[in-house]
Amino acid sequence: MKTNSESFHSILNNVAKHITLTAAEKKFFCSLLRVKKLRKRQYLLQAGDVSRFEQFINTGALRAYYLDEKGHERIVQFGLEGWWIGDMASFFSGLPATLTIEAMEESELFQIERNDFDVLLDKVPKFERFFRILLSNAHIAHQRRLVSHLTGSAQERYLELLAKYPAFEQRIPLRHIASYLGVTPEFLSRMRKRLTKKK
Amino acid sequence: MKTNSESFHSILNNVAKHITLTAAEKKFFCSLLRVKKLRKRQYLLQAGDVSRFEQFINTGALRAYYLDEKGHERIVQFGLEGWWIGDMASFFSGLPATLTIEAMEESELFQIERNDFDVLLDKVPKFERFFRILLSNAHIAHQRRLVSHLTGSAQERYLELLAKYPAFEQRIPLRHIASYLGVTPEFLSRMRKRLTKKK
DNA sequence: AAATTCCATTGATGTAGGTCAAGGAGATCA
DNA sequence: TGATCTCCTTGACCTACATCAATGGAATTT
Repeated sequence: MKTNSESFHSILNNVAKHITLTAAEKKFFCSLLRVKKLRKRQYLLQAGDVSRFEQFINTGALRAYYLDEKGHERIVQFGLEGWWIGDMASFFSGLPATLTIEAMEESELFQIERNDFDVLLDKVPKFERFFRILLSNAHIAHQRRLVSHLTGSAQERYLELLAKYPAFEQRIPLRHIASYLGVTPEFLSRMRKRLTKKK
Repeated sequence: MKTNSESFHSILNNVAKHITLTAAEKKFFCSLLRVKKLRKRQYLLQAGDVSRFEQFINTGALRAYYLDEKGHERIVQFGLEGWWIGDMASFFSGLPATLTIEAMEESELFQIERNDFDVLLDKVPKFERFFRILLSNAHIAHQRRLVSHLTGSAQERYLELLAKYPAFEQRIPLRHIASYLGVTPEFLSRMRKRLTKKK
């Protein structure tokens, strides 16, 4: 665990988006965090294990996916610097996780453990609000994504994704983007070709 | 507002699934509820309005949907007796709702108003836990549904839906089920034909 | 009871996206 | 240095699902 306060800059900024903390509260919050480093391809969480942590991504890139019956990965979320990632269901319920989370690049995370989380909410109730907003945002994001699957074509979804996160195109391998969009790598490859031709 | 305690039986049962209340707390909780009756086709909430209530369905059936750019309805949730329904995002944030919610049958709901909701959480903190579980369950349900769109065929999704909620087949009109599944009514009609033939 | 509207069904045809198989370019390793 | 592996691309063919148009029955209005 680091004590260098500078390193928590990013997570404090993130929290400050929704609630305002005193200096003492910031210090307390940071004291509950632990730093976790992951190598490329390393698991943060495997389906079946209980997720004891929620985490904030300081640097790096991760992906969270389900495995379907045929063993295919279905990516439900990417995570980059400044995002929270975890299996909230498992974290809150204590039941085994259904998601697997894996680093796509070398990454550095800040983790908060389940017990410390309860302590935090107890001592600084503002965090109730913070995490409810986080959960509610995640909920809305899923709802929107579901609708874009009900409504639009794969190409529309791909363009939406690129518009929202232009960095993805360079940074995230094709097959992972395909899995996120719900198409085969072959089809995404063709789509890209079609799109570059049109220019 | 009703005071007949018998009528709140269903919602108290629902709450009891996750937290245990004293008699006094039950009474207090019920005192914050108001009864809302809806005719068939009546709106509970229209996109653009702020959702001031969350609601529990005592009797009846509702549907919650987005309108896409072309004006098509995309159903994201059904609600039957014993379920909660609302636009949580709008309820918590105070921003305009993105969902429209409409009664498919004559329905009776119990509503809790946003201010009363805060009072409730303040006086009976157990409800923090209750609503976090609710939100987290909704989140998981959406995640699963998203995955079933990424993974499976419309027929698989239809069969899953029927397996989970056999009542839907008789009770909910074909075009609404089609919208929920993300297919055209024509295609769902053909699917049903195919499925009945197979028997 | 007729008129009107809404809705499920069916047919004909078109298209987005899947599957399978092969080849090639970059990494990683011996 | 070549050998193996992983990943992207491309081609040929197939299928799930959409679109459009027509029909008839059920429900709602007059």
